Amino acid sequence: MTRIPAADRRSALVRAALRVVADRGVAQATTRAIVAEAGMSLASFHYAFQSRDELMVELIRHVVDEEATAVLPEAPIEDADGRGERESLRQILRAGLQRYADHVSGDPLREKAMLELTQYALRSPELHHLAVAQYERYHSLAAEALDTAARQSGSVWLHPVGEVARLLVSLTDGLTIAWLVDRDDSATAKLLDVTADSVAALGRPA
Amino acid sequence: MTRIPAADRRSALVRAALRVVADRGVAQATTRAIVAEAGMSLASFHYAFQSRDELMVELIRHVVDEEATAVLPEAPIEDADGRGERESLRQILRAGLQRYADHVSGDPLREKAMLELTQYALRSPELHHLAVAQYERYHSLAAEALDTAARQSGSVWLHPVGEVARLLVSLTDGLTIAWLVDRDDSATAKLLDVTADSVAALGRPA
DNA sequence: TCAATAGTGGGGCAGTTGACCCAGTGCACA
DNA sequence: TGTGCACTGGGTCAACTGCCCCACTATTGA
Repeated sequence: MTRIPAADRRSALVRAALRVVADRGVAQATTRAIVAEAGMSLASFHYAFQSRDELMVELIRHVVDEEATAVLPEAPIEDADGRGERESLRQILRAGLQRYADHVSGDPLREKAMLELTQYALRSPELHHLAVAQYERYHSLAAEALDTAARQSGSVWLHPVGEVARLLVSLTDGLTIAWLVDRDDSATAKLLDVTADSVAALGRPA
Repeated sequence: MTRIPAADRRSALVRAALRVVADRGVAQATTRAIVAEAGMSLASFHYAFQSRDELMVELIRHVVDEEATAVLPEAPIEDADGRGERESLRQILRAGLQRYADHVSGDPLREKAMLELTQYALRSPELHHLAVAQYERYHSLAAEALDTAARQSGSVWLHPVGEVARLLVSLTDGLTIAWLVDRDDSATAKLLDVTADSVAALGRPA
């Protein structure tokens, strides 16, 4: 009988739930499945959480937080003094897209889980705002990355960066789904090339 | 006791199931809910279908077929003799994107259902190939539309049209999700502008 | 006209689900 | 050291799920 503070159990259960959702899907993420994954008893679950729904809220919050930090830190490091080689906007975009694609293919199940959780949130009035917050964060992250890319390449965007950001997020979402469906790596690689071209066309040298 | 041939019941059940999935989600599409929606008894369900899974297969097949015919017929009619006004590639793309966006906002629940069903298929080994077929069809539909757009505007694509098609499908998928999440019509309108610009940049006058 | 058959309906079954209860147990703090 | 309480485990519950059974009935076609 290992005694664990309720707060610790909460986070352990959230992590276990994420594994279950990734491996088997939201529908199979029953309290029992989660509890088994975490190696706990059912009672511990309901001691830590009032209900399964409460866990789901926490789970979505958790993945949103993680996703935000997962892609961002790998963003290109900006030259402090600007004396380094200047990459073209297209090159920077292409590299960023590659990082994202690697992130996805590095853990496909996680990405599948993210999409499922978004859909799940979209079905529940109480959770909908979490999905909205998730996408607001995506958009601002993308805007930030695009700002950096423009600065690094000495370019300016021909549209408000927020609009380009929405384009970028839509693109990454879409290519994620397409890849999850057909796992066509070579098609995706070419898609990244095309994407970099088309997005880069939205900027011009300053 | 209205007697209905099993084949008719099958399609009635499939249509009822689609309504239930759209309104309440895949998880709530229980045999009882579907049967209630169709106004039948539970026994009729299992007379028409061996199992719920069999219905889901049929349902996915059905929506894939429908989706294909839903967007295509609205595609721009090509000038038979080519003497008409030539629209720019960008204009044609923008108009096509608008049609798609209208299609989505015209029936948001349907689109949500499509996405959920794709995810559902992605979770089942037996259904996965249906999702693959679905996206193959999307891609070829997009390629066809892009070909037409290029011809109509007297342009050529700088990349193989299949690659641009994958970009277009990714884009539409992504913007659908974003809109389903935040329902931001003005952001979407601007996104369509930006998208048309960036995709049009992948073509040049022939 | 009358059997064979396609289709119907209600009741029921076993398995799974989320949630709960409560007697017990180890830990922290006095 | 002891006492209060956070925490545990196992058993239980009602609701819901997909599926099945079987007596019954309308329809068909010989």
